[in-house]
Amino acid sequence: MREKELRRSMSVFPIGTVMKLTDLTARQIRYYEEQELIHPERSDGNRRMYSLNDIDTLLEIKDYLSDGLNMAGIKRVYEMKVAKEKEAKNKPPLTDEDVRRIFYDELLAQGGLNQQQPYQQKGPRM
DNA sequence: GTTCTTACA
DNA sequence: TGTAAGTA
Repeated sequence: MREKELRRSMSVFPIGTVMKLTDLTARQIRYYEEQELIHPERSDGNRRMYSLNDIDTLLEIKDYLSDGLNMAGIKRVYEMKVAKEKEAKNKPPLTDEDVRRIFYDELLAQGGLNQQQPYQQKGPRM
């Protein structure tokens, strides 16, 4: 069933489509590429072509943003996800999603990566 | 008409 | 981030 992964990685959407699907501006989408969070391919006339995976990542980024994480924090989330994926190949059977969630919560709890608005603890810790 | 790069607010 | 300018 690797066929699906292959298709998800095919870059076929122009930035206009991605904008509608993610509600992000072209500015933001290009900026996130600059931050190496997504890697759209270039096609005819130097136009960026995005894959389903890119759109997925973009939607995740939007979630993180709405929870108060800044670029630095988001980049760290992805860095740690990558680092943990390697480590997880030999250890606990945590899913990709679990790992991301764990570190995401850790980051917010630490509240050490918000240069602008500090993270607010959502509920009381009884 | 859409997207790209560059650059300034 | 938004937006304007000049292109491809």
